[in-house]
Amino acid sequence: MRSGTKKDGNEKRPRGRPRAYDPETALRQAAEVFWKTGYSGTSLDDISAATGMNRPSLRAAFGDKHEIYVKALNDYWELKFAALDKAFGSGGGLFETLTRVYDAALSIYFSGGDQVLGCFVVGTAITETAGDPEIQSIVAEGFHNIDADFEARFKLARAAGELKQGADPKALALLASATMHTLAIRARAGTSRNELRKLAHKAASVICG
Amino acid sequence: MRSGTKKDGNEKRPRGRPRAYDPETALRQAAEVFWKTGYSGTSLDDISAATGMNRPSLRAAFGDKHEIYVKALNDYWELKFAALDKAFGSGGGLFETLTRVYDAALSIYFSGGDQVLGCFVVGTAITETAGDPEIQSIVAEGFHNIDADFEARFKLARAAGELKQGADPKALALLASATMHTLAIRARAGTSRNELRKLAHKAASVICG
DNA sequence: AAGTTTTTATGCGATCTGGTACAAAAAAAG
DNA sequence: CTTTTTTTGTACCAGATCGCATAAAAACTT
Repeated sequence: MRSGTKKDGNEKRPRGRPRAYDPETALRQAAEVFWKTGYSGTSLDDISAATGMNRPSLRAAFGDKHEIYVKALNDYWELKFAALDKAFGSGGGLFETLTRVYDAALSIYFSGGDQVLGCFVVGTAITETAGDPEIQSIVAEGFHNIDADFEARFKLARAAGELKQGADPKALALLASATMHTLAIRARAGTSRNELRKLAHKAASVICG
Repeated sequence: MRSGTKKDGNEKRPRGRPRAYDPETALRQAAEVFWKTGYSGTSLDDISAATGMNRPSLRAAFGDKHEIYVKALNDYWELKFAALDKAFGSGGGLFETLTRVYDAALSIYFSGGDQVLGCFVVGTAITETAGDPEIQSIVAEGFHNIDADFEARFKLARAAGELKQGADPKALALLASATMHTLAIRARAGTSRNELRKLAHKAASVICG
């Protein structure tokens, strides 16, 4: 962790020809293409065009197509977890927290410049999970993390009296995750951001009782 | 409707060489391959191998790759709607109906022989919706239908006193659809059928209040 | 200035992919 | 039996796709 996140400036230059690109931005650009056209629908030439790197440089930097995709997928989870952690950790009541979480998710789902791309995982990785155990386990682990985040928050809410004592935090967490999944799916299927915000609002209302 | 669903036997034979395949089963076999490897991940050779038809015959029967996929997609919606209609229309209380609906969905999601493929729409079409308006509208319309089915059932339940008068049928319908979406996603991501049944049970419990 | 190291850039080869042209096959019709 | 009609099966084409081999470029080292 924390090896090249910020440019140090006073770092000793490596020996050979300097890179003509920034690995982080290049990977982000590659992820953008995958996000739009999916894993199988994206060629190395597409990635090459999006990053400005030629194929041999791509390979040297990130490995083959599958490795690039896995790196992009992990990056996406990191981005999403960071956004959710912030949304979960900003205080406020249960309903407020839920709507903040869903707004954070929608911000990502609608972050594509012109097009709406939804969730990278739901929109592209789910297709690959059948037939790709590595991607499947990365996806499953991410879902598990989010389920756990929701469950912890509902336990807290029950302890704080925001939910009735009989409430089942695990059941509510599954519904909360389900709501996020339906947002992800519907965003890519063309539902507007405003409608999805209303949808999230209604769902949160029911979940909070 | 009802033109060639069942073999009539006493039908006049067409003029030329008879087909060596049954169009319906061939399309179902093609859909199976798409279901497993997605639209872009499936080649015409894959479909050719799965159906036993060669590419020219495929084209003559169903059109190009995109047309084949759209036909498979529409077929899937028909299959799913039929299953859901049956589950919705078999009487019983609200909770019973919901669990029957989710069981029907799971039966489809786990219908792949060896592998679990989840929902054809969520598992393959969602990826294509970005960049393919035709697929996007087919998907969106299907979701809308299911939302409406759920809403109608919740309205009925509220009128019958199964829900408190203040319940919002539309909000509940969105959560019910969200539950189906999360089942579809998680099935493909590797969650077992038993766990998903329990998940659906918990979700239905919360939704029914 | 010459050598070393690392990256970039071009290009080649093998395979895959989608589509189609064309001949052979299988049936009914005359 | 010949003709007509429709489907099948083989083969081919053009372009995409991926990986790699190899040369050129750009930096540091001595």
